[in-house]
Amino acid sequence: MTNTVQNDWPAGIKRTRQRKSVLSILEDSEKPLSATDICAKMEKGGCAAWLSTVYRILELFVKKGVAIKTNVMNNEMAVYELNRFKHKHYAVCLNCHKIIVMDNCPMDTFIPQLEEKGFHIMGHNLEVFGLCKDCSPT
Amino acid sequence: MTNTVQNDWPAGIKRTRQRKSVLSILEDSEKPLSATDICAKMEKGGCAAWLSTVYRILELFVKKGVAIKTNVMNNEMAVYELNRFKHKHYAVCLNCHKIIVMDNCPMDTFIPQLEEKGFHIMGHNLEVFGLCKDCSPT
DNA sequence: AAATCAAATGCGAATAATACGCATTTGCAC
DNA sequence: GTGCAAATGCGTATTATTCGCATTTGATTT
Repeated sequence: MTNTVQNDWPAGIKRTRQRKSVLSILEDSEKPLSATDICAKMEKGGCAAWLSTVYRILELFVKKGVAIKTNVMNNEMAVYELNRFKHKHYAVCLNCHKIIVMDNCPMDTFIPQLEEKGFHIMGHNLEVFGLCKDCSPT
Repeated sequence: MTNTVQNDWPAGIKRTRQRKSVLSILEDSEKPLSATDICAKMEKGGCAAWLSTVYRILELFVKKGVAIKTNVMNNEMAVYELNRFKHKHYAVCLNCHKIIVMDNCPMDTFIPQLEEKGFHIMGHNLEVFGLCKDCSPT
């Protein structure tokens, strides 16, 4: 497990062993992870923590803007990712639940239209669902 | 409670009292409802059903394409709405909750890119939030 | 470096949405 | 009307997430 150096620790968050571990896991993953995923990775990495602790850390990270919480489609489990301040969107396979990262944002061409109407966009969520290459019947 | 006439009953779905009730409730509501909401409306409308039954009916409706299931803004409860087969997207003002209808869909220009990757898109959700003309500070 | 103390964690138990199992009932084809 | 597969009533199970509280830990002060 790569242990990313955390140069800029988010302000107002006490540095604990568990929090450092969660942050480095989020830093090392380019895909959003569930609380259980993170908990398992922590155990594997030799820094085991209780699941409720992981939930509390993630909740804090979200509140501080360090992480982003999303509910991928009809999935009952929330996933978390590092807030990298450049937003990404995901396409989720309905069959195998594989997540495909989209390279760019369809809103880019769309924002000007709304801004013209005087609407100041502060954020958006986009979820695309369908069948990935491996799950397509054709 | 208005009882909308259901001329075109979805194919392959047995017409039961409970299902007719759920469908008419979805037809009469212009905003998405949770399973609990629907259950309460059924009871009020004199057609009480068990909550688990409502869940089963909604699950079926979603599978048959009659209804759409969504998780609004990381909320823990799923909501259901009738699939009206004309998709619209809305921009919601964070302050006054005014809803601005978007004229067209930003995904239109985006779909080909994912299809190229072998991902077969079956649908998408988009939520835009920000401040409308009247609520902008400038 | 030791003392201090608020804050974080370990741990289990509680909650809440949703799924499941099975006996009974119901809608539909004949 | 009869037969039967499918749907529902009803309770219980499951699963993600939160809560409560005693113990521990990280920062701060002396």
